[in-house]
Amino acid sequence: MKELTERQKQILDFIRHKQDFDKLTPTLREIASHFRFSSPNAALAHVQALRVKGFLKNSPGRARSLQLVNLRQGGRPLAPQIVSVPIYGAIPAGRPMDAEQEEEGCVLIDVDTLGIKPTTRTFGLKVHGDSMIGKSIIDGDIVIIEHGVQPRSGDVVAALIDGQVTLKTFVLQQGKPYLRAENPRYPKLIPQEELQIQGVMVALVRRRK
Amino acid sequence: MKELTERQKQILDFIRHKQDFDKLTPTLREIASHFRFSSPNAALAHVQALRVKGFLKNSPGRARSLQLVNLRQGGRPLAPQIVSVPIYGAIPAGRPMDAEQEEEGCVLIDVDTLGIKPTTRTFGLKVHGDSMIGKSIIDGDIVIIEHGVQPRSGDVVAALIDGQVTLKTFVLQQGKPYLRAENPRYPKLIPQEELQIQGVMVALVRRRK
DNA sequence: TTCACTACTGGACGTTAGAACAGTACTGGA
DNA sequence: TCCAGTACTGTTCTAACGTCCAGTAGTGAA
Repeated sequence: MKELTERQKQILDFIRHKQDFDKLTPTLREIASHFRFSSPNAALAHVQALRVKGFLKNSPGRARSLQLVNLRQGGRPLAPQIVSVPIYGAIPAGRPMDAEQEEEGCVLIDVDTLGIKPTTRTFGLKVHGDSMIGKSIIDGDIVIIEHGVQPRSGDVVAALIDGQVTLKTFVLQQGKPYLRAENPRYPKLIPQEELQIQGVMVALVRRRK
Repeated sequence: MKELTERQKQILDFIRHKQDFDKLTPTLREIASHFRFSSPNAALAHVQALRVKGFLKNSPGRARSLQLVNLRQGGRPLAPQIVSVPIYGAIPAGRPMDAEQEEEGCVLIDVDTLGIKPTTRTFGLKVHGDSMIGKSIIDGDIVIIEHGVQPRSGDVVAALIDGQVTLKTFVLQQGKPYLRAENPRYPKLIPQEELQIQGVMVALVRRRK
């Protein structure tokens, strides 16, 4: 990690302060105005430098999309981090973050328990049926799914089959990926062809009935 | 404070989720695309409704300026309440809230998910062994136990047997209380005499190994 | 039947905002 | 003297974004 110049530190502090205080990432023009630059390009140059040096992230073209990159090495945030995870009863098709007609509420849980990075796309899936009884996952359980993670053999994954999301165990058999239901009443092995894996199970929450 | 419609709750949850995970307030178009609206105006209408009802704030004309308003009515937060639940690996003897040498950390979870009153004495118990496999509770699970609640037949309870806490199913047979293990390899029925019931299971949390 | 409310579609407008290009100026080192 | 790096000015282009207007449709109460 490269060192920052004095000016770049000031810019970074200003962004941090604005995010804490206003809960709103400043625009380049707001940065410029604060530092009495007369051109947004001056702010842009600094932001770009901070990006190159790894202190900032952003989504190109997006308004107010600057994000601080947490560089804490070994250090843990003092306050435990809570994230709200939306729960879906079913995901009809497409990417998991679309088509939220079935949204059923929200679980709030700490990042430590989930064991995920807070930037990850994560959602909860309400389990219907007993196809995963062999993994001790039962009807009504809420399975926390992390999207965009490469599953390892034996992981429980949410997979899209016939426009319906179901839970299956991901297995590698002689290097080939298969999906397995954990119930003798279901087909044992499904070749993972044309099947879209929505995510990997990272946690499970069960409420009393 | 007015009630929210189902749809408005979903929108609010989505904004909350996006802010937690992406640290970035979604734009109207992002909300619209998420819910498969074809017009940003649909999202705007909901956001305006949420504004009128006092759940959201924003700065007019500013990009990504939506802010959640934390509502408190008479001291009680309407926003979901988080409780931190201590986890014990074992409870050697006596009352469950004593002798905390075995504390193994903490789960933070919202009261809504637990379905309990926040005033209740609640603790987590790390499950050892497979005596409750029949109830889909496996080794390593964290069982959330509510103390001081009268168990109903069929409830999973934490009971003190020989100075060790184990999970059992509480059953009433002809009016008599018994404890049952949910694994054929364990004794089926234990008369509940001199056995101290520590609490009733209200929820379960499982982390990925 | 009318009316209010919710939940959208579709299009348009003007502002906000990121990004790029072309410069100027200072500094410090080779 | 040249050159790279930092720190800007000034302008412009285009996309992103909030907001508005005009509709449509369903529902449930008066």
